[in-house]
Amino acid sequence: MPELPEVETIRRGLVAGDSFTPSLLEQRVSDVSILWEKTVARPSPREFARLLRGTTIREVNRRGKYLLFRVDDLFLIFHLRMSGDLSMRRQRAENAPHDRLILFLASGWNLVFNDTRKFGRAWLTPDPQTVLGTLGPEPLDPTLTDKAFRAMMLSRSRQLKPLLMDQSFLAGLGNIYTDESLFAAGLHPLRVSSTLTEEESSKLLAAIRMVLNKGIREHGSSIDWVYRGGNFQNHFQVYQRAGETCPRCGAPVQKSRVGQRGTHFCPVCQPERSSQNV
DNA sequence: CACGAGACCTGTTCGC
DNA sequence: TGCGAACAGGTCTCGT
Repeated sequence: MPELPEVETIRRGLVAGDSFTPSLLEQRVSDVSILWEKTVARPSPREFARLLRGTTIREVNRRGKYLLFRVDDLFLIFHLRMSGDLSMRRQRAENAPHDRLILFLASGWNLVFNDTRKFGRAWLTPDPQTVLGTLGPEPLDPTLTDKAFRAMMLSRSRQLKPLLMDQSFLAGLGNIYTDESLFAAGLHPLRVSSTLTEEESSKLLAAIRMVLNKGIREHGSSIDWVYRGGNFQNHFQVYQRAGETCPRCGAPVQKSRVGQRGTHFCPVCQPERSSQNV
């Protein structure tokens, strides 16, 4: 579920709350319940709970696919991985299936981390750089210029699909938004980064931003049994559309395997060898 | 440095 | 119908 637009959607929801749910901001943590110990990456589960108790949540931020809560002098950081979700829930007697970590708030609400596949992780640290230090730039950061992005592409010789999914290269793209970005840019997933022309590189950055912004506007994607209320799945051009017609040229969308990930593209609009078209 | 395979997990869908 | 295989929004580690 969670790539940059989904994480950003969760962040905004926690900050704003709604008519039934309060904002997470300025909520005090009265207790902590850890239901799956491996969810807590650092420090030890016991220490994690002890340090968190009594703190107040001051800020809710995002970096790449990470959610970052400033809790007084510490940072509580989550990575949702494949199936994680964070939401506010009214205090109740029974846990839900797959609840892994619960922060009991003094207001009577809970911040619940629910994660079917148990891949998600939480950290508590005074220095967020110890967790986020290796991340590449934020794709939507306006200080990431065409020129800088071009230099990044030239500095590596890697296939575009795995390169864009590499969080140390660029932070926030996952399988869905990478496939959609490459389609929007008209670039084959196996094109090698260092072979891109200046024009192709600029087009790719613009495509990434367009796709991410659209994803955020649609509140992310909701697919499979994990429904979050997002709507971007209704705007997929190639992702999960193998065999269906390309919305641009009508050719059948292809699916292949690149770096062990399902990869969707239009063989006509995203030719393997670039022929000069517009 | 680049890349592929395996591990970590549970749940759903696909193929015989 | 049943049952195992394949697959799923991610990342880490190891080997070549």
